[in-house]
Amino acid sequence: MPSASPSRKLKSQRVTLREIADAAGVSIATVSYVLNGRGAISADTRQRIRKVVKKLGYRQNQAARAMKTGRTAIIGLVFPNIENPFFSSLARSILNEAEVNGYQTFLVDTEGSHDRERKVVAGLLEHGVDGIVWFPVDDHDTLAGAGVDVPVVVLDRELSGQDLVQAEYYAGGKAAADYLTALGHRRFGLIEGPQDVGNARERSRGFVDALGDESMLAWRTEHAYSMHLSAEACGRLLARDATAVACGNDLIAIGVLSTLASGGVSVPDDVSVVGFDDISFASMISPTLTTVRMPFEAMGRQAVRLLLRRLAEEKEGPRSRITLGVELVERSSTAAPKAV
Amino acid sequence: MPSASPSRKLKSQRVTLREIADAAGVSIATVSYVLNGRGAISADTRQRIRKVVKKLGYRQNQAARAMKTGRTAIIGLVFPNIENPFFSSLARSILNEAEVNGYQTFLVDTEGSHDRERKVVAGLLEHGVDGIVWFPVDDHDTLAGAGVDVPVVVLDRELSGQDLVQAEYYAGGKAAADYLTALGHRRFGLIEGPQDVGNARERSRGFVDALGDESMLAWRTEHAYSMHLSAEACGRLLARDATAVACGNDLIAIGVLSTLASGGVSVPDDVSVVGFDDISFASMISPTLTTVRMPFEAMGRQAVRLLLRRLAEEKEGPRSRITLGVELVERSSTAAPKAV
DNA sequence: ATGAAAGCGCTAACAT
DNA sequence: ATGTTAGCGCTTTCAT
Repeated sequence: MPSASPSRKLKSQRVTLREIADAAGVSIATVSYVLNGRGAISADTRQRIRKVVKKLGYRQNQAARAMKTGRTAIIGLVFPNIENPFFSSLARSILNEAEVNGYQTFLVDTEGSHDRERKVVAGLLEHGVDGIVWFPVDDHDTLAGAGVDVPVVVLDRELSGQDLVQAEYYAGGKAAADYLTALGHRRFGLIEGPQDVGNARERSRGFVDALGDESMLAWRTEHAYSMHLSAEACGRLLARDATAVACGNDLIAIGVLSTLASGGVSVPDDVSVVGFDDISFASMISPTLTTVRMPFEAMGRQAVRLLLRRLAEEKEGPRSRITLGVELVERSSTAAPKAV
Repeated sequence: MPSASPSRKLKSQRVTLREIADAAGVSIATVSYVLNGRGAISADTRQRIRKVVKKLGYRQNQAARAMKTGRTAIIGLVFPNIENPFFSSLARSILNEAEVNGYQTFLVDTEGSHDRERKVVAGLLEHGVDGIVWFPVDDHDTLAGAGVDVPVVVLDRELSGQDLVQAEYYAGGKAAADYLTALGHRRFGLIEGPQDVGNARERSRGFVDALGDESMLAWRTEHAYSMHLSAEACGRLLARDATAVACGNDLIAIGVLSTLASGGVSVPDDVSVVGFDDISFASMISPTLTTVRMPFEAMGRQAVRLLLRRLAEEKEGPRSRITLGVELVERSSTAAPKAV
C-alpha cells in the first residue's frame, strides 16, 4: 500500500456537507436539516452552520440530492425551433416560470423532426427530468409508446390523453373576420399556415365561418414551411382581387407586406392585412401590423404550473385542458376599403 | 420487523443496471462495461446484454453516473434575452453543437440584470454543469470572485482573462462605410447601439474611421435599450440631411425603416439604410435590409468547442480568443444617392 | 436537539 | 473475460 499521504484534497475542490459538518462541529445530518429547513435544530446551531456554509462557499450538490430524493428539479422543454420568435417568446415565459419555482430547464430544439423528438426526449429522460413541456412538431404524437414515465404538458397541439395548454384559435380567426367586415371589407384573401396542424386549421375555420357568406372569400391558399411566399400567393396578392387578406401567422403577414410593397400595392390604402400571433416584430415594422395576439406569457406560465401540479399531486386523474383567450390588436395595416 | 413482503417494486419503476445484470446473468460491472464501451467483453455477452437493455427499456441514470465521474454532461448557457432574434440564433447553434457532443444545455435568461447573472450561475453550479457559455449583459464581469470553478467561455464581450469568442465588429463597421461611400454617398447619419458595450463601440469606430473625413458624418446619435427610436433620431432621420444611415444593429435598422416609411421618405431612393447582424427578419421585411452578417452559426459552434477543449485538456493555459469574420450582405435598402 | 447509518445507481480499480 | 467492491454526496429513518 502506498504510504498514507497527509495531503488529501486532490480530488474534488467542491465543498461537501461533510466539511461543513466538521467545521461546525456537528453531524452531516444536522447540516442537511438546516439546509432543507427540516428537523428541529436550535437557533444557535442553525446560525453557526449558516455561517460556516457561507464562509466555505458551500453549494448543494443537486445530483447527489437527486439520487436520494428521486427528484432532479429539472424540466425539459422540447421545441420545434427556438429561432422562430413565436417560440422564443413562449420559451422565455416558460424558462422564467420554471426558475421562479426552483427548476432548471433543459431546452432542446427538435428542428421540426419527429425522429429528433424521440431522440431528444430520451436524452432528457436519462438526465432524470421531473417533467416535460412539449411543443410537438405537428399533431402527431411521436412520444406515444416511447416509455415516457414523467408528466408531459403539451402546448398548442391537439394530442389526446395529454395535459394541454392552448389558445382560442377559432375565436381569433373569427375576431379577424369580424373586424375586417366591420371595416366594410367584402372581398377577402386568406393565406393559411400549414394545415396539417389543428391550430392552423382552427384559425382558418374561425375566419371562414365568421364570414358567413362563402362568396366573400375571393381566394385561399396555403403557406408552406418556408420563409417566402409561394408564387401562387404572390400572384393572388398582386391581382388585387381582395380588399383584405388574412394570414395564418405574423411571419406570413410580414412576407405579405413585403411582397405588396415591392409590387407597389399600398397597405392599408389598397389592401388591408391582418396577421396572427403578435410577435414582437409585428409592432416594429411598417406599417405596424394589425394582428391577433397570442397570450405567450400566460401560456408559458400555465404550462409550467400545470406540470408542477402533476408533479406535486394528481399524478393520475383526468387530463387538463387550459385554453387561453386571444385578442385583436388594431394597428396600421388595416383600414376601411376605398369606396368603389 | 414487518413480514417480508414478496412484492417489492413499489419504489422506482426505472430499470437499473442491477436488473439488467440479473436478467442477463452477469454482474453489473459487465453491463456497465458494454454500455460504456470499456473493458474487454466477449461479443457474445455484449450482444446478450444489448438485447436485454433494449427489451427492458433501460436508460442510464446520468445523475448517478455524475456522482462517480464528477461530470454531468451538462453545460449552462447564460443569455441576456432569448427573445431577441440575435440571441435566439446564437442559442440555437450552441444548443445544436452541444447536443452533437452529447451535452444537455441549461438555458437561463438574465433579463439584462447583473444580479441575475450571479444568481442564475449559482443555480447552474449547484446542478454541477461542466462548463458555461456566457453572453454577459455588458462588459462588466459580474462573475469575477463568484467562485465559479468551471470553465467559462464568453461571447461577444470584452472580459479580461476569459476565453472569448467574438466577431470582427470593427471590420464590419468599416465594411458598411466602404460600401456606402463606394455607392457615392457623402453625407451620413449613424445610430449607434448602446455604447456601454465594447462591440457596439467597435462597430461605430470602424464605421467612422473608414469615413476618413469627419465632415461626412452629418449626425450621430445613440439608441437606448428600447424598441423604438428616440425623438432625436426620428427628427434627424426625417430632416433628410444624410443620404445614408448606418445602424448599430438590425433591430435599430428596422425601426429606422419603419420611421422613414411613415414619414414618407423612400428607401433606398431618398435615403439608404444599412443594418448590422443579419437577423432572419432582415431579409423578410420590405425593403430587404442591407446589413453586415454576424457568423451566428460559427460563433456558437466555436464557443462550445472551445469549452469542450477546456474540459478535455488544458484546464489551465493561456486564454483563447477566437474572432470570426463578418460579411456585408447587399440587399435592397441601399442604392446610389440621387444625383444632386 | 442531534447523530449514525443505510442506501440511491453508477464507475472503475482490483481481483480472479 | 468477468466479478467484487468501495465509494460519489446526499436525505432520512431510527436511535439516543
